[in-house]
Amino acid sequence: MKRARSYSRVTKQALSIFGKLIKAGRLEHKLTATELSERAGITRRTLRNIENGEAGSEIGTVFEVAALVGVRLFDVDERTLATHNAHLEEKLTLLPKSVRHRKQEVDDDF
Amino acid sequence: MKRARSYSRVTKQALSIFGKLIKAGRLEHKLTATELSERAGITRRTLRNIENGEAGSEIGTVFEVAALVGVRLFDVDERTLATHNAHLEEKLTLLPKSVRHRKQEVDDDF
DNA sequence: TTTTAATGGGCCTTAAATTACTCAAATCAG
DNA sequence: CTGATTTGAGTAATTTAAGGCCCATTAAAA
Repeated sequence: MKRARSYSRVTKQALSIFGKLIKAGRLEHKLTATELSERAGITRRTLRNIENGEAGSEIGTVFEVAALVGVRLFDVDERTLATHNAHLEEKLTLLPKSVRHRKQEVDDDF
Repeated sequence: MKRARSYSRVTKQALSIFGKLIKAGRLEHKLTATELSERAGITRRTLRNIENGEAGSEIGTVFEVAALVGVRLFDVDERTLATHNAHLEEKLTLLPKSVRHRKQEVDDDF
């Protein structure tokens, strides 16, 4: 039950970038860490973890903070998000609902 | 210490999209939920939370799962991540290290 | 330069997420 | 269609992140 996660380099890089984007956004908006954390409803401590690119924070919290300082997710504006979502929804309905493996060996392309 | 967070619409949309991208990626790679969760070192339950766009999972875990099924963060490939990171690092050194508010009222553009 | 707000980090408590089962419903392969 | 696999869901126990406090250091403003 030990968790002791390890993260790939891509993940670490992405987290680091995300944190820096948020910090830069905060500074550009001239917000102190305390101010931003209060607006986000978290503590200064948690905000610092996020800005430092630590892996443990809740994704909802991180996205919320990002939105507060103008860091866009998926490089699209708010309106476009809904469109993307709908499109993905449709795509999912076209894909099989579950994955089944054949009895016979199938060449796994991994 | 009650948390009971609330999330903005943008955040919810982004989470929903992210979850769907991951699920679509998993299906396209023909991985079962169990298989992907094992590769990510999490339980099937946690994976479902992520695919359902719930806000509570750790961002590191979500990014890791995303990477496993080929969902790109920031729409860039792995090599470019390092470049982005370095560029941001430089940008941060140019910004003030801390934000100070003047005694006199300053017109807050918020 | 001086002042003092802002940041960084440690530590303990508490609430929430993850885990680890189990079972039912859905759905795909044969 | 049928059967076996996959997924969806609920619960309790465990692990962990967030909260909240403190103090030291840094750095922007006067």
